[in-house]
Amino acid sequence: MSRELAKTYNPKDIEDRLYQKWEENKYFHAKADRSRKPFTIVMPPPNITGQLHMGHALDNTMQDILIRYKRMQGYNALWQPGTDHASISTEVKVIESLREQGIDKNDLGREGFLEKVWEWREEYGGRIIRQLKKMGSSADWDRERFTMDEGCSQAVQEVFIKLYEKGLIYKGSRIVNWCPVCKTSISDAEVEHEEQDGFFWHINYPVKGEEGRFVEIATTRPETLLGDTAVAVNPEDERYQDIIGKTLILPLVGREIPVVADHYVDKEFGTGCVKITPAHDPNDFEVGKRHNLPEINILNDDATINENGGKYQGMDRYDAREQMVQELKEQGLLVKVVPHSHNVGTHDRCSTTVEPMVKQQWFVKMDELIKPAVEAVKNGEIKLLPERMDKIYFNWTDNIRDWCISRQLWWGHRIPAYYCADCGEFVVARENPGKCPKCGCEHMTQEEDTLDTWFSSALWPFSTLGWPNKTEDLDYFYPNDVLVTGYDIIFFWVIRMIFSGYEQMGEAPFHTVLFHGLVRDSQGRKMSKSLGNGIDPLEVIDKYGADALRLTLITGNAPGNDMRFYWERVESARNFANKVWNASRFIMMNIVDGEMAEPSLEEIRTGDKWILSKVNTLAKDVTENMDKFELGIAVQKIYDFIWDEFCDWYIEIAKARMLRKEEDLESAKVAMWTLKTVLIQALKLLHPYMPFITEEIFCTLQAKEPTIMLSEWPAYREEYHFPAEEEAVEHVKDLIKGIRNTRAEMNVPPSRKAKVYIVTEDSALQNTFESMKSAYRLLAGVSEVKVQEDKKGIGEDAVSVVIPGAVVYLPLEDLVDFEKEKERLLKEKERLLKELSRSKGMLSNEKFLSRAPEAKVQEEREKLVKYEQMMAQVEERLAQMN
RNA sequence: GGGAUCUUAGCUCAGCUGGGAGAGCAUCUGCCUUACAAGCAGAGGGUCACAGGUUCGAGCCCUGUAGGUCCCACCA
Repeated sequence: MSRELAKTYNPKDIEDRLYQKWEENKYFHAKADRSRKPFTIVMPPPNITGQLHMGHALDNTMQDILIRYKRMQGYNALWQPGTDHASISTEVKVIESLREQGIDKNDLGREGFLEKVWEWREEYGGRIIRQLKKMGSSADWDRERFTMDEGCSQAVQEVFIKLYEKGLIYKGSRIVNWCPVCKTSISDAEVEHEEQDGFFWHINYPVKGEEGRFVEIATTRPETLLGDTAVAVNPEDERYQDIIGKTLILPLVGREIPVVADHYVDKEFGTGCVKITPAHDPNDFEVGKRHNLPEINILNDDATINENGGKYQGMDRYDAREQMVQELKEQGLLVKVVPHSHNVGTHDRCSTTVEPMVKQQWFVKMDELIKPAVEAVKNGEIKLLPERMDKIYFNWTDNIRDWCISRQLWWGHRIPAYYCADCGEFVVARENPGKCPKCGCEHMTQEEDTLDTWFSSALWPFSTLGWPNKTEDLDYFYPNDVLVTGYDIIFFWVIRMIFSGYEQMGEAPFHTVLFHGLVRDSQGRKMSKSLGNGIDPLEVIDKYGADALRLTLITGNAPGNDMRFYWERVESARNFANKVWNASRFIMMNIVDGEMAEPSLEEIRTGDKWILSKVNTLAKDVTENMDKFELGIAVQKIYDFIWDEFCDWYIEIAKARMLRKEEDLESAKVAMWTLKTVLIQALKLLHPYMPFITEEIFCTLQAKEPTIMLSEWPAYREEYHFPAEEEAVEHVKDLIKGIRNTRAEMNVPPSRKAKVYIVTEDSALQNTFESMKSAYRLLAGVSEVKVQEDKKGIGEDAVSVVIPGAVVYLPLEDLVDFEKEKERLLKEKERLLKELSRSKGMLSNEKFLSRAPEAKVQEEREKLVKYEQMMAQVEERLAQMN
């Protein structure tokens, strides 16, 4: 009836083929449908410069698991994919590649350069998408979007104009972070602070008209002296009361600057006197505003000294520093140089030290916009997982500053503002107004600057669904449900999506954000190109398969924590896949009767009921865990069930019955039905995690359904809950383990089958042990079993194994080593003694009896009875031996 | 300076709302038992960083200490 599974599990033989099948059948495609409930995840758009790395692999595995799970549960599941233009990264990459060809960006001009970038995107933009498909990602590729496609660009323009008209976007001369290498402003979020060893240069500024009197300042950036327009002291600092309001002569420059009093100055730090450089320091900028100080910009865009730097003009900032310090020293104005480590801001893309500079830039006013975003997380409308992310979130929102959104780059959304070349007037409009509204001339040109790349990604949850147009998709799929991303872009992206969602759509973009950590190398270091320690997910897939990679990434890690990558772990994940594969092969080899009807409850045996009950509970637990986004815990349970319970126990029990087909055909048939039924349940539960192997097996195993990915998620069924049978099989397992242990300790060769007597007065247990007799031979190397209520016919020299509720005797005659046997029993006695004292201790504690829950107390009482029974058996046996 | 997080078996890590310490890998022993040696059966190995506290009961909750990692922050 069905095809056969290949003899060995080889992911390469199945993965690409199955993915192609899924795509051809449009299984990933979601269409708005009012009769069904939607479930939406928007994919964090990978950069078009990107190459799949472990972070993407983890991120997309998690999303795919959730999407596949919800899809199987019957949701209309949309996973919206796309790519990001990544303005600065892409621009830098293209500039580099052009440079290799000997071409300079500026020679091409704006249009020419952009043409090259679009060519780049054509070539590389789809690469990462192809790689994501290798992971098994079931995103709706028919809906693939790009942050600079027509729709997204329209959304960007619309949002910009709306915010501008509301007064939430403004243009202003403000201090911004400037990257001298990329030659653009960057936002606060893009600045990384790193501790660097530097110096504190103490410099004397002469007081005007008072020969020999100086004010000593300390600075870490002496070259900014060129832009000083004041020195500040704390108004309450007794030391400097008399110089407030006096004039100083700026060394090397000769400019006269005032001494001002400002509370910003910390009396305790440095000399208590601070040089004020409003154009190149954010604090000084504020001080300057308060005291009406001039702003003197001393730097060119590449951080060389500009014309305001006098004779230092043209020098690099660090060369100028060196020379100025030397000259100050020569003039006797350098008091001392003290080593001092301080934080330096660097650009996260290129690691260049940023220079704060006063520039005309565009900003988004944040104080009002952020409010609903703060409220949403506070009141639980949006849940961040793990919860500790709340603090990181609020830490940022509480200290939020206006967002600098303009970039001096070409690749990106050009700001929709138009300037009059004649009078300087500007307007923000959807298109060039042609005429200047002020002077009436026709010399209007568009703003050269483009927008921060995150401006467009902030709109991603709704721009991808058609906004600003009122589309059916938007109406149906928005808000999204879950966002999955790394905690490293909480500020860049998550917060901005949230406030954008509220501002533009009036509601949250999603209700849950699931954060994951970083994938690190085996030594815990970040994977990076410069270290060369990155592991290519494609190489992992090539060697072990996508399923193994997915399982590796999702297990052995608490939510939101970083994880280390080990090849050994991939190998063990692959081994699990192999286990599933072989178990399935075994089952298929035995099923020859075609489709089997479901047996009646009376026909189903104890062992069958046990595993059916187990898989039933598993379905319930896994569903609960997945609903709580505990993906790692869920798959661990599936793994344990399949390997330990199903393969190591049930299949062996069933195997025994199938080997006795001639004697008991009915039993064999029910076992086969159970094997198939349980396997299918397990495969379904596993499918979101390991989509390829489960699909291949499912489709080979049955012909009714064309794919597992649209099959029904297993639900808990009350009629398949069998607590009595579960307990019975636990007894059988205890029995078998007891025999195995004893045999191993007695060095009984596996080839030697033993006869076994099971002695118990409990008639229910007798029935259990009787009914599962067939399993013992295979599972414990037993040749013959006798279940009886007393020790009749058992020789004194038989080895005994005490298990809960029964004693098992193995007459091993010649093999018995009495010393060893005694030793074993004494060890067992010791163990029981410990258990008894613990149990008795608890039960004699009145407080435990009165305060612990009744069920707990009862449980403990039962344990005590059990242990006492076992103890009596062990002691009886020991007495016999003496 | 503020905050987060980690410290559990030789290694890497789980341990969900407090109720008898787990997994994978590694080590040791015995098995090619006709699904699987990418496997099977067994074994050894942990005062859960340290010190207090709360509780009938703490790996889990609280306080403090030590060490590691990370984030945020305008002390010139």
